[in-house]
Amino acid sequence: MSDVMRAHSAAFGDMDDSKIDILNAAAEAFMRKGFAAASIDDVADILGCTKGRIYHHYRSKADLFFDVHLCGMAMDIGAVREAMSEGHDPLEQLYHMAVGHLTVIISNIAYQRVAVQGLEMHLTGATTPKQMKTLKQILLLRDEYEGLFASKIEEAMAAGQVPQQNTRLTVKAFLGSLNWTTIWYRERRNQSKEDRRKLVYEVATFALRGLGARVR
Amino acid sequence: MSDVMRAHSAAFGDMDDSKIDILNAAAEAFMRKGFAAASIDDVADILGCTKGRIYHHYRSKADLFFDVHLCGMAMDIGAVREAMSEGHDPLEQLYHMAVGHLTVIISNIAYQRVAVQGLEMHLTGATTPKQMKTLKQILLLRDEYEGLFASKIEEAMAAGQVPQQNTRLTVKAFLGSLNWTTIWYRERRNQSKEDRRKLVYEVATFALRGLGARVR
DNA sequence: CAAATACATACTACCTAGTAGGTTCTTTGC
DNA sequence: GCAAAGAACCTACTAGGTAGTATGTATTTG
Repeated sequence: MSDVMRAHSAAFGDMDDSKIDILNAAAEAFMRKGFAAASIDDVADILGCTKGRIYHHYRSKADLFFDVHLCGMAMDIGAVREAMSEGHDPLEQLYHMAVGHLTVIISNIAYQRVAVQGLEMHLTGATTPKQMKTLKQILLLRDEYEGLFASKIEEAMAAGQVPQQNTRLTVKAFLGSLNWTTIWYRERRNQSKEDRRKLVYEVATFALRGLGARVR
Repeated sequence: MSDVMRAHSAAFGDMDDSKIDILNAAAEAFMRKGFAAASIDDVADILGCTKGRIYHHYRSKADLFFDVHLCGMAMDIGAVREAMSEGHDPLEQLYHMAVGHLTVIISNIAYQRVAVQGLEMHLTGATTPKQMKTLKQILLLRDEYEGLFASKIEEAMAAGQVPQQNTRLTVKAFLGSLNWTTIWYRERRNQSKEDRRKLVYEVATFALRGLGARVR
């Protein structure tokens, strides 16, 4: 279990280390090949074990995927909830929320890419009846997450910090500029802490400005 | 062949109608299930034919996917190149480019979602040596496309219409807010022309503002 | 020491990409 | 106007890969 993971251990609930290792390997495999193309054996290979271990902890590939997705979202919500109280006005708080989200993304790129994959899957409706419960849970978390940003944007509108606009559409564009990072971001060898800070700052600033806020 | 498709027929080059029908069905199937999960039989079912027809026109599933991807990108580039000359200054032109891109997205959601899928795939490097040539072609188109926006953003910076900033990062956030539409947008029954216009306007405005431009 | 936990091994059943060869329709050369 | 050639499919098949299961084994725990 890496330090990065430990830092977000709240997202893993009460799992033991063995299960967390499985989740990390699954996130890696799903990121590399996608849900459909990644096999359970791929996950096992990353761990240097066999299927047996995975099926001992998870009933199906979909269940494993859902768990990765859930943990990814839990990381986001944790970071954003924490950031919501930083700053003295809605706009400052939105900035910290965006920074929190981006930081989670570049620190846990595998989980975050899987979460985006899951987003795309729900819409296609490709699941068995039994997994519906977990699906609802995920959609609920997603709505909650989007709601955090939406309500804060409306606070900023009410405070006159940003112009009046359609919140439903704006929050999509706002999160889009942040989430698109999961698509293009790659971990690089020569990437300094300063580079990452710059990335987070630049993208978060873009998102804030997108709302019509006067930034710096 | 639908009217919408005919409107972007330039993207299809000199294909005959039968091949275009296959492409449309493939775009639909790949959108619904993703590249890995969608089978050639799925595509054939949509057309009401058998595999034979598809393999008569395409050597492999990957080739078919690449062609959908290429057409999707060709639609984008066509619309954006056209929009580049509308408007009297860089900022106005950027607005028209964003509107063009968004219009293509919501008019050809299947092709555009496939293009995004393809984007995610290259990064994982999941192809045979022979397909490398097509892959290079796609990456070239993608760079060209991003370059259109990047250079226009730099023009706006030089003209003092937007503040100085890191173009490489900003263009990602800019295109992210637009491209994210492919993830959440759904065609709805009760969706009026006005609704779509509103969507395009709102998201394009967000992107322009994200650059730091004073919009309206 | 019994029972449960945490795996590994060895299968099966199914699905799907790709192929081989046949059939029908259309074009072309004369 | 017609035969030959090729284009545009369809049918029937194979080979390979993968999700999931059944069963065995070692290690821990009560």
